[in-house]
Amino acid sequence: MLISASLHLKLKPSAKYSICYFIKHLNSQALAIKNASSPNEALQLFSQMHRQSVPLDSFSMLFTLKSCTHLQNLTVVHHLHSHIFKLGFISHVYVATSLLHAYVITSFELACKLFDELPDRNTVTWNTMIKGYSKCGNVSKAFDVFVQMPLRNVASWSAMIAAYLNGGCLDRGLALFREMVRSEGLKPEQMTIGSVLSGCSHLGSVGLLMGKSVHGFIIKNGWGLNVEVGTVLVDMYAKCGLLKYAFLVFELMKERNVMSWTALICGSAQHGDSKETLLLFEMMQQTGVKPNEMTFTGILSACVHTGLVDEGRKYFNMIEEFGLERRIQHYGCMVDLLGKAGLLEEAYKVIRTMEFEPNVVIWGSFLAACKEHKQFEMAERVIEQVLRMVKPENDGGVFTLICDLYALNEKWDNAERVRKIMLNQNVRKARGSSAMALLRTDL
DNA sequence: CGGATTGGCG
Repeated sequence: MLISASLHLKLKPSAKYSICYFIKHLNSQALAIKNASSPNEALQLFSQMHRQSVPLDSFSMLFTLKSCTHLQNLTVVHHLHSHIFKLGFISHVYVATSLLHAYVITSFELACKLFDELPDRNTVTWNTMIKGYSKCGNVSKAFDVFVQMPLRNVASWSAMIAAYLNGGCLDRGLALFREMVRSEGLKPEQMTIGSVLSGCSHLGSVGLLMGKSVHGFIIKNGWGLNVEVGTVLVDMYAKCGLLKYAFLVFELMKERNVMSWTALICGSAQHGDSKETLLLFEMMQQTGVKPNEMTFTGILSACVHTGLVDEGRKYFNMIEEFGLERRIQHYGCMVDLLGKAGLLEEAYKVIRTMEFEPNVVIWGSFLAACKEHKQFEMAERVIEQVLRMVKPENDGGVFTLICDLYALNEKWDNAERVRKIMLNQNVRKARGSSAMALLRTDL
């Protein structure tokens, strides 16, 4: 209905400036963007508004930004930034924070630059920066922000604790958690427990020790096992490889939502038991819980694990049948699945037809499959394009892969060229994140 | 008429 209203507008430009139409149009457009079924649809509505010279309000801007964040496309962010700047929305804290978040996702360097230039910031803005530094592993900078910010809320503490845990500073993370509990006025909410436990999830056996102590903390404080806390516990135990405990906590929970089921599904997928994963998916639906995007990431990765190509295709199509958005991770799984099965042409087609810009992960698994199946011609279609987007200091693995592919096909000049880029930049393969090694650097 | 920012997944 809303869209038809705007189409109607297109047909009758004479009516465009009548006051009644103007107001109705303005409001309905913002809502239409909010309800858009995909980021591209939101963008289309946005540019339609712009083309028709409809004044953009902060809501249209916010909804567009929010919907495009998943695209992880720097060009789109730049485009929206220029609109925001021209319209003076850069001083609108909500809009500015949303834009900052979009930059944190795509290019943290530019996010820092924007943050310095912002005329107005609130707690959420500062929190976004803590998250950003945490994401790129700069714990001390994250702490600088945490100290510097004028006002801290529960989310700020959670973000900082998570930054410590993700950076491997376990004892400082735990100390901050205790300090937060002790300090007046701030009770850890689900979110804090959530970030503490999800931090533990990434740290393997050492994280498990800490996760258990937080679990004990929850029991000691008599907080009980509600859905939220139960779910993060299930997730933590599953990610740390203690699937037995994950099932145990899951059994104890009185109420279970999509997230609880999804944690278990992803855990068992990661564990390599695809039969059980798919069974859990059936059970979940039988209890009337509908899957979300992340559930499908788990299901698809289980298919990748066991090489279930037909099932993978089936579940991939199911995403839209459930009215869900396809995420870049879903495409990543499909490329991985098809590539490993040697169906490189189909994998290539998936990459070319998706609405996302392919990222390094996608190209990496495509090239790895090319190497595995000795399909050099297929690899050569994309290698130069990939070389242009990877950074030697971050994507050492992809460089090695490309070098191997050239060598495999006896293109020695090219292999040598890639090897030289790597040598000049002192490429190391991605830093191993053994929890023990991280702990040692901290002590 | 009102509608809103960070937080989860490799």
